[in-house]
Amino acid sequence: MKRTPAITEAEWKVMEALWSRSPRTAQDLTDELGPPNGWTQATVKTLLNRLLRKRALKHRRQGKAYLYSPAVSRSDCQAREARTFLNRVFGGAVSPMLAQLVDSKSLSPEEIREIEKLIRKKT
Amino acid sequence: MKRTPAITEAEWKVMEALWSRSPRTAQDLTDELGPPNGWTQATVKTLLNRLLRKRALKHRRQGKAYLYSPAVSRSDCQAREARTFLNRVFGGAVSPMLAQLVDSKSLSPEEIREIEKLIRKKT
DNA sequence: CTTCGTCGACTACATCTGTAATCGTTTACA
DNA sequence: TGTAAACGATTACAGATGTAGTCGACGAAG
Repeated sequence: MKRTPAITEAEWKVMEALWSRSPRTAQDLTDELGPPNGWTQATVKTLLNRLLRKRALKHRRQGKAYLYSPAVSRSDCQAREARTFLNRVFGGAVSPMLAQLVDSKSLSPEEIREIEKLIRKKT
Repeated sequence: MKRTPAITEAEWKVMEALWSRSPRTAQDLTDELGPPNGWTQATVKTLLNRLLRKRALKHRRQGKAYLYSPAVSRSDCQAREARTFLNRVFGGAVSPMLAQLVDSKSLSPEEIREIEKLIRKKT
């Protein structure tokens, strides 16, 4: 469970792409992320550099380009974001959030079953 | 389930104070929120005005000051934030988040029992 | 009436975030 | 061997966010 930096929404998309497959070049990432997000390669490169600066990524040179890979794990980042979010919005606890989701019917029956399974396994 | 505006971290603290007790004056809120957050009254007033502009609050005049109250419910805002967060970080589903929290041992036994109870009630 | 404190309105400003252009260098091809 | 394409580095810039100062009006106190 490593210390992870805060990752913004746009940056998160870049991280997801790299968690799914890495190492990759900026070009490669632009091909994948540009169209769905409406980003130019300039935008992708800015995001890559910001993520490098906050040490969420590392890179190594390959010829004239760089190959980027994550320097922090997805689950560490998820854990960090989850804690931050729960603190902000639900006073730090999970069950109020679940209660909220249950009440607002934002949970599909399959999700409820999933959760049930998870919890059963845990107890 | 109303449409709610996005509420930032600092703003969220103001909303919490007003969800807990309202209507209240800016002075009153400054007394409560200033010390723990290191905010001056100017800061609190800026946040109040931003929340008014995005229609998360309403106010009515009382003498020379205003009385502020929430214009959106806490649970609606929580639901909105939860959806946004889950989409960003967990691909929109709750169970991966729970799984993550379970794995990273961020859940106390009491929390697990809470969740169990919730789910049992739902099924 | 004058003065002083209080309140909201308006303004300020640094940092972060999203999005991108430009510039200088390298490289591969003509 | 010159030149266009491809890279990274640097710079730009608007809007959001956190934090706060200032100003003018107004009401209370003398």
